[in-house]
Amino acid sequence: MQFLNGQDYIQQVSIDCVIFGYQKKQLKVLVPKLALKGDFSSLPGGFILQNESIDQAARRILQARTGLKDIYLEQFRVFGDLGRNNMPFFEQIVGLNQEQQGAESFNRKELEWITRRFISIGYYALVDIHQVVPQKSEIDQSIEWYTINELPSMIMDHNQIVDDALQSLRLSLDQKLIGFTLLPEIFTMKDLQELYETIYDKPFARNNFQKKMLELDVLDRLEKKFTGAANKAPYLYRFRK
Amino acid sequence: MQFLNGQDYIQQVSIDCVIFGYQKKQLKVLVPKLALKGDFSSLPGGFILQNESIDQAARRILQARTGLKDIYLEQFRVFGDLGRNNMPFFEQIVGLNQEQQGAESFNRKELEWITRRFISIGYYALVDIHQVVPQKSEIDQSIEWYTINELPSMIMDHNQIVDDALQSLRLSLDQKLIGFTLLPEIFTMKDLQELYETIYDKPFARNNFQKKMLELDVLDRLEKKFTGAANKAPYLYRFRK
DNA sequence: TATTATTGTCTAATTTTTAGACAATAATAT
DNA sequence: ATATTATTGTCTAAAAATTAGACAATAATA
Repeated sequence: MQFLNGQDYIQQVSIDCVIFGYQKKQLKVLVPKLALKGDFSSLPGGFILQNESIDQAARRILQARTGLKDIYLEQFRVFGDLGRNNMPFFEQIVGLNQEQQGAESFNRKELEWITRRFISIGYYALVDIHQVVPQKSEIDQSIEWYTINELPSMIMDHNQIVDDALQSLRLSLDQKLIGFTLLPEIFTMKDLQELYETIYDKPFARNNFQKKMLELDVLDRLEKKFTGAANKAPYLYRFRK
Repeated sequence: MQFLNGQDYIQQVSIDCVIFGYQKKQLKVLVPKLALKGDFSSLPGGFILQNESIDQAARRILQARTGLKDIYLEQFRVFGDLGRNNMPFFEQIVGLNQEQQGAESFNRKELEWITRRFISIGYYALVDIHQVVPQKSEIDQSIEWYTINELPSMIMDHNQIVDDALQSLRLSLDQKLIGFTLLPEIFTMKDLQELYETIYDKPFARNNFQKKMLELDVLDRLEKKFTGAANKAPYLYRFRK
């Protein structure tokens, strides 16, 4: 972990990203598991270089994990309580990984750096899950999409951060036209409705939902989608950029 | 400025507070002017001690400037662009205050500290302006309430921060019951309506505004207010805590 | 050609918002 | 005392928006 040295990064400030995806009527979050004994999961995150803005830092972190360059991104909250540090986490690691590579791979200075109190800027990202090729970082054992109701227990307050992100997402969804960023470019009205129902965790009336979406005047109606099912074929739509 | 030394504070993170008050149908912001040649104004701000949460830091800063302990407080955004530093500001100061006390009162180390890039957490506060006794800090020449449309030009992006704060305030106002915190404890329906009209900068229909507020079921109706005016006396109301 | 599941859209019912009206009232003027 | 004035409290109708119900259109299969 030699990348943590010195003053390249702003001290004691981190970025944590809640990466939302959507698949099979489920809202998902991309979560890596650390390559250490003991099943530690942690939101994708990182630090801010001295010569990049916080938004740039978030994009860099997101690109590293998703491979995507243009991502819908929203800063939603800063987490700055006392006791936001990795000390308990590293103590556990040291205990569990006595003769492993994990704890030893940190030198003393790095350990001091990473176990100090951190203020974390929370971002959420909305991605088309099909475009993402999840990428482990060098400290990850794996990285996976988890359904939002089946998230693993994560370090520090990361589970709380996801809850906050979802709340912010719901608040913004009907003010800004951001829902589409979770879908493939082309979708049916039913796809869109199911997405909304998933995010808000409640049903919408089909007729009125459709009317409302069309009244927004941001959807282009394309050709029909013939699936081979024994029923009327729905139109495909695309968000007008 | 010996309080800036060492590691007592989190490095490169600041807090900037937009303190909103309301008086005579005008929304006001409390802004200090720095005790330096050249009319420099700057939002009330400060830094975060290692052993306090960011909210505690904001409360400490607010209490120092307003004298008030319990203040409605909302964290609304982080400002983290590149180039957010006090360098240009200090260069001006040094130029203007050659043989003054200003620039000389910083030692080399402090100057280095304060002129680095900063990430700033924006808070806005809502106060009953009549309860506030504005207090200068040791670096202020004066501190004053400014009508929001007549704010002085402030250093860095502080004018932008106020704009963002107002936008956030408007968004929250009809979701949360926070408007009352800008009024004295007891007020008439007209007072309340004028407050809303000031914040949103648009008129509301009197009859419907009153109905809506009463339907919220958070106001206690008290006795009438007899002003001596030749007309029907309005009821006084109090927000039910 | 009938059947089935689903979609697109129309309309009525209901609720909410907006606008208008007017009586009540506390002082002042006559 | 009584009329006048400015403002407040509240009612109701009109308009708009939301919700719910209905049904025809359609693409496959039986």
